[in-house]
Amino acid sequence: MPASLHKVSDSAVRRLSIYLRVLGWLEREGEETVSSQVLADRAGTTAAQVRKDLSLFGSFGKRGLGYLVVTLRDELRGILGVSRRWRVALVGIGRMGAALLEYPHFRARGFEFVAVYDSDPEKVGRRRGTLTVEDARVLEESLRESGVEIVVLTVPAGAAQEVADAAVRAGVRGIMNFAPVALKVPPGVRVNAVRLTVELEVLSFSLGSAADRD
Amino acid sequence: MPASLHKVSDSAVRRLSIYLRVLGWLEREGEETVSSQVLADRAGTTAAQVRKDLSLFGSFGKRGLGYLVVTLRDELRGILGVSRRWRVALVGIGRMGAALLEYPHFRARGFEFVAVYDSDPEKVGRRRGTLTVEDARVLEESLRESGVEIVVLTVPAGAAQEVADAAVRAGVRGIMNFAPVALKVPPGVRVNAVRLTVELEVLSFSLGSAADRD
DNA sequence: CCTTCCTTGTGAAGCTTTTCACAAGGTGCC
DNA sequence: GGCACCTTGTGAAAAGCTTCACAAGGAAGG
Repeated sequence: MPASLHKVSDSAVRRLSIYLRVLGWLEREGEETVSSQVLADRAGTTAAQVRKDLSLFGSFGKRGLGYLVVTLRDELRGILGVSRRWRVALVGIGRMGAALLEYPHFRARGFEFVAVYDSDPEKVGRRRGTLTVEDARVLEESLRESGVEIVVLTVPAGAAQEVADAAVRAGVRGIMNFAPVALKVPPGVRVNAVRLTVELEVLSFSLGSAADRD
Repeated sequence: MPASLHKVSDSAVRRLSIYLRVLGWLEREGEETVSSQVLADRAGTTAAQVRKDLSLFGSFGKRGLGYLVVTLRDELRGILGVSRRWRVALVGIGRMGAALLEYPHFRARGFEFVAVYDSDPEKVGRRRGTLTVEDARVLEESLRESGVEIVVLTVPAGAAQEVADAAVRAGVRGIMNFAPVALKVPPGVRVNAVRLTVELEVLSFSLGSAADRD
C-alpha cells in the first residue's frame, strides 16, 4: 500500500517529522543504516510504531539490515513536502515575531521568510535582516505578488482574524497561528495553532495531579 | 465519577485549557452562562466532547441552563493547577527566550518568571525587565534556592540535556523544552516539547498532499 | 550452498478516544 | 402548578490509533 490517498493522522505526521530530524543526526554521525528500533529510541517512540508510520507511504527498509539513512531521509523529505522551498511571510514583528524570523532551523528546512509585515508605523520601513518591514495595510496584494504560501501569524489576538482573512484572500493555504484565538478559515486552508499557554498548563496539570509515569 | 485518579489524556487536558481561555472571553463579554454547544463552537470541538471532558472531573453544569461561566472558570483553574502561582525560570536568553520572558499571557495565567540564566558572559549580569541574568554555572544551586518548579529551556540543542540534568537535580519537575533534542529525564519529571519546525512541517505536509477537509 | 541471525512489513488484537443518543433533571412562562 | 422546552451527564457504539507477533526476505560467514 504505497498511497498518499489515505487519511494520515496528525500524530503520525508529527512523528515522521521527528524521524526526519533524527535521520539528520544519524547522518552527521556517519551512520549508513538504521533499524526501526534505534530510530524509535532516538525519536521517543517504539519500533513497531516507526515501521507502521513508514508503511503508510511505502516499503523503505531492507529486511535484515534496516533503513538506509540517506535514502530514508530523502523519502521523508518528499513525503513531508520539504524537498522544496516554501515561501513564508511573517505578520507581526513583536518579540515573538523577531525570534521566529531569526530562528535558524526554519530556513535549514526549506522554510524561507520572503516578507514581513506590521501595522505599527514605527516599525514599517525598518530593515530586519535581509527584509524590510512592509505595511500591513498592503498585506493582501503584497502576499499575492510575492507568491507566499504560508503565513506565520504573531499579531495581537484582536488583529489575527482580520489578517487571516486577508491572507486567505491572497491565496495563502497554510497559517501557523501564535495568536491566542481560534481562527475561522474556509475549507482548503489549514491552520496550525501554537498555543504556548496551553503547553504550560498541560505541564501544571501534570505537576498538580500528583502521580506521573514517564 | 468525580475522580482525579483517572488517567486523563493529554488531548483532553489541552482542550480543558482551551475551554478556560474561552471562558475568559465569555466573562469579558458579560455572559453568565454558556452551553456545551457554544463552548464547543468557540473552542473548536463538539458539544459532546466538551461534556465528556468536563465529566471526567465532576458535574459542573445545570440541566436546561448550561454552565455558569465564572464557576466553571474557577473549577477549571483548580483542575489545571492555575489557581496558584508557579515559579518559573528561563534558561537561555536568546531571541526566543527574550520573547517568552515578555510574553504577557504567561504571567496572566499565574506563570511567573523568577530567574533567568545564560552561559554567555556578555549577557550575565544584564537586567531583563525586573530580573538580572544569572550565570548558568550556578544554575543548580540557584534554582533550588529560588524554589523554581518549572523551567523553560531555550538553549542551543547541544546544551539542553546538561541543563535539564541540572534542573532535575535541583528539584524541578516540569520542563518546557524548545530545543530540538529529545531530553532524557527520570520518572516523575515531565517534559513538554515545543517543536516549531515540526509544526511547520505538519503544515507543509498538509499543503503538499492535496486534498484537505476542515 | 547452507545455516544462522537479524530486521522489516503487516494482519489481527487490544486499547483509547470520540461520537451517538437518550433518559433525567431543571427552567420559565402561562 | 403544569406544560413545553432546553441542556446536561453518561452508557454504549463507533472510529481511530497503537501494540503484538510472526512470516518472509535478506545478510553474513563458513
